Amino acid sequence: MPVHNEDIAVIFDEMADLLEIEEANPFRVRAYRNAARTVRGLGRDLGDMVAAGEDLTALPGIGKDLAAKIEEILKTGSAGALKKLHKEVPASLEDLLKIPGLGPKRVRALYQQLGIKTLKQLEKAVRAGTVRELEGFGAKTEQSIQEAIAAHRTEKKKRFLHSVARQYAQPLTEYLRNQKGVKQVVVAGSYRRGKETVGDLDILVAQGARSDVMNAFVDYDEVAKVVSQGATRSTVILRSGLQVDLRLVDEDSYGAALHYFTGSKAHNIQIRRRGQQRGLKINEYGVFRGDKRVGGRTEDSVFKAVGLSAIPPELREGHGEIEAAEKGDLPRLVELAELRGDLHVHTNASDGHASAAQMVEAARAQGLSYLAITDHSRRLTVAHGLDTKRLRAQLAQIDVLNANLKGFTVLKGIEVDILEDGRLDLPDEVLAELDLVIGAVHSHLGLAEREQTERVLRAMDQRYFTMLAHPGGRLLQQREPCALDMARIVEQARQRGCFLELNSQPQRLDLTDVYCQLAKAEGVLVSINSDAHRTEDFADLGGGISQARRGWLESADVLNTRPRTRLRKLLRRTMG
DNA sequence: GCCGTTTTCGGCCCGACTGTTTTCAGTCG
Repeated sequence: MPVHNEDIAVIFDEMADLLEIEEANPFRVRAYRNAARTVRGLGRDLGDMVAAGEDLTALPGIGKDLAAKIEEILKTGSAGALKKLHKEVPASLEDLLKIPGLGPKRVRALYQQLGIKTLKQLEKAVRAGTVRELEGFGAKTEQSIQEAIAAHRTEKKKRFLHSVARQYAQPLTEYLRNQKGVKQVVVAGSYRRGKETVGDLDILVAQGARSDVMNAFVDYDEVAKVVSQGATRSTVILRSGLQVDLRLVDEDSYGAALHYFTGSKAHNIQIRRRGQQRGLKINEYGVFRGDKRVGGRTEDSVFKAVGLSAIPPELREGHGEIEAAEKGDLPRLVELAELRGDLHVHTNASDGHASAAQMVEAARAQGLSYLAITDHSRRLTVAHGLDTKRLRAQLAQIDVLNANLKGFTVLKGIEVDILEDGRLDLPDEVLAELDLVIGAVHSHLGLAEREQTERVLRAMDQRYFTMLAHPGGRLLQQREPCALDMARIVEQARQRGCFLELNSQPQRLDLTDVYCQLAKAEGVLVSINSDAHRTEDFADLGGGISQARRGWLESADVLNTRPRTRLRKLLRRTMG
């Protein structure tokens, strides 16, 4: 069985948990967590890197010891050090750590003094009232543990699609903005970094003088529960289950607080360490040399204090953005306004809800100057997919449409099913009449990695194949991505000169950031498409842009930032 | 366990809130 980066990260995280319960050196624990993060965020497969004889200690946070452990895990699937830890600390204690309010110290106390190893045993002890007898525990702690177990049982802490979180964030920020004394309100955290899902909302409020905004916040009528409330920081749970943290700062600290609250944690740690090396202390109130404030009113001033140009929020994952900023190598990230067209659009000929003319009108309203009509092919009967005859009828309609359009072009395309054996669902003679052919996997999603990869590679090898739609096939929170060797797919795209889609549907956002970077490194152009089925779906392109930015893409890395003539040339090259 | 503009030892990001305390530990972000 191949060992994936994620498998290695999981082992390192597990070791960190167990070491923490053992009260190991906290910095050693941190080293394992850092390593897990590094491994997880790596664009390339560690197995490939080792096979290529690369030096893993060049990776941040990976030294001689961890490099050896990675090689051991790649070879054997596990780590001897983890097995050794399991002999000392029961693995089931990790489950206890997942209960909010229970950290390593308390879990250790529960285990050592009450012999509690499992959630079930903990629940029993809590009911019996024995937990409150322990030093450092009390009746209130006991009760909150009981509630936390119940919550843990019924629902896993759920993450929200960015697009869903926005529906809660917008009215709440509007409400806060209307409070007296409030100067600025912004949603920071992973939301601001444009992640595809968010676990909570981190809202930053800057006040002029003293304001009563904290009370207003906990009184907001969608608040189901106040988790904590202080003078500068409060946490609530909304009725939807979404957790919201509010941080209140003075205007002087706004930039520092915004930077701190935007994260990511890994990025913040690196920035603070950098500050430290320069004799600076950086916290959410500002940048300080001794007692003297030397920055923090704006976010840029924080970066400036540590000798860096401003880093866009989408890049702040601790994946090399600081090194890039240091060398002046930060990408100029692609922006929504740079998109000239959309190359994946459905109409009511298949499973869309509007006519081609209506979709064109909506695209124009978004400021686009071309779109490709790409309905489904016949194999997808549930979507009323087109056969050769119906496709040709549509092509004639598009000719009529184009004849009546000025300054806008409708391209002829299809989202053709990639059949199980890698053939395309329509014959070459009709595909040859199109401007572009988007291939997509809609069936047999569960094939093993080797088969799935070969299938897609065969499809990409077909004479008329322009672009691979939603390559991973994932549906966020519903369906895992297909098992696919993306490195080979990207390589094939490079050789064939074809393109990869970044599908902007909020539940797809596929390519992921990591594969955007891979495509960019290989010189494969990415097309940011809406996959619109309704006129309002063009608004989803904003989410695609966020994802592309998180993948370090610049305008030049994106196919549909090209003007029409240039685009046509690129498409023709692929269509042989 | 990692790392180096105090470089092979001695550091390692920083602060808020809660509960159980009466000055702080634990947890969280």
